[in-house]
Amino acid sequence: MSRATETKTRIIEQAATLFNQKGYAGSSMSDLMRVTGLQKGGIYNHFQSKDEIALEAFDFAVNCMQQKFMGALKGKRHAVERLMAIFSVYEQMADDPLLQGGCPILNTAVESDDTHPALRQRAQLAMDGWRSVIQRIVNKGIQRGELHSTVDPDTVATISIATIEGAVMLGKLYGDPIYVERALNHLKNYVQNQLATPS
Amino acid sequence: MSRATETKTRIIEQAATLFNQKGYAGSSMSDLMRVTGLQKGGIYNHFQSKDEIALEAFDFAVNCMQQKFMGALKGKRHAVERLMAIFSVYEQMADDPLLQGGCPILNTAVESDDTHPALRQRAQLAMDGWRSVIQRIVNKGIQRGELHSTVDPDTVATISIATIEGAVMLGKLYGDPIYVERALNHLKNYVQNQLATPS
DNA sequence: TCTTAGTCAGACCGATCGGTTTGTAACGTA
DNA sequence: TACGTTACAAACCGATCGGTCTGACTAAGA
Repeated sequence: MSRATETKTRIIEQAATLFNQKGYAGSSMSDLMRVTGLQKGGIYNHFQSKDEIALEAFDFAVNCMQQKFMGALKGKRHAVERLMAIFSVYEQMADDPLLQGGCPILNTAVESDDTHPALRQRAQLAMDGWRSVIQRIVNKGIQRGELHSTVDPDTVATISIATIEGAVMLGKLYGDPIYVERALNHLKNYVQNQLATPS
Repeated sequence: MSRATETKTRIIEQAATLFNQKGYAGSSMSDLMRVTGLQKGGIYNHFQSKDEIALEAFDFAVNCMQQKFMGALKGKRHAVERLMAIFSVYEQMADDPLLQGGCPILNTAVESDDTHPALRQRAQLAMDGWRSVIQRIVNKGIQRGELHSTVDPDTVATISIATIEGAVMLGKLYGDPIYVERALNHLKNYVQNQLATPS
């Protein structure tokens, strides 16, 4: 990796953390100068605008999360097992957050929906990807007879994501992991009792 | 109501809508001047700082929601009926939002958790109130034998709020009421099948 | 080793930020 | 109708905003 690419990557990583904590509007270029240790020229040499940094930082954050989930899914085949693996990633993240400031998709969705179309679209795309991961797991589970054929993949994705994201919000608001814990227990129950076929 | 109080109330109402859409950091005093039609002097005559406006605007927004819920609960006695009444308020709000920009508690919680302690505390208090409404309903339901005695009020509140708030976020992100609809169906099912005693 | 392209610091820009001050017009009261 | 109060407009403040530009230094290729 060339020196330029190295610096650019470093900026993106640190910007991701900054924006994820203070939001896009709440973070200034001065803040970014502080966390990167660079001056204006050093930053604008690699990016055209604050906007561009925000978009790339968001993509980076989402990519981080995706890799975490892909890692957790590796080797797991059974749909129930795969859904549980996803839930357990959130359990881990309560203790050891891989990105300060909570879920970047949640944060960005809430901030951008009325203010920043470009960022909102990225959030939509990220959420699409996230939903389709769950939908594919459910679809395959139905094909294999692991889940009831009456289950709607879209609904499962909605319920799972909504419950988790809502709980993440509560957890951050109170600074207490109990909310995510309760939500995950509820979801595990939901999967076992309402979705899974008796094995 | 004196002229001063009238003006102040008007500012708070319009600030509530503004902040709820663009966030605290994303809204400037110029924005507030625009939506109120007042100049700086006209606004700062009634408030000491932007902060003070934000706090009062948030309280106003929360109060609006509370009244809506209290109205929906009036006359309903059975715990299941009362929980359903709460859910149906969200159904209505998908069509006719009483406050532009979605749920103020969600928005404020997500924005303030890493940036604005005073606002965060207000969000916590609002959420406390919101949770205890549900907890009281569940507690009373258990006493009356309407809900299983094994049900944990705290958990029910967490699950309900997390699921709804997460779905509200999805709904706003996509501009589609289907997500809230699915979440509410799931919650209704949860209440009927897992919490309620056979009547 | 010399050259050169590329990296970054730092001064600078106009616009806008949150907030203050002052003048004035409209108000309620008598 | 006269007077004291106050609600508001508008000019103004220093600080900071996002962004530009120039020049010096640096690292890599010939």
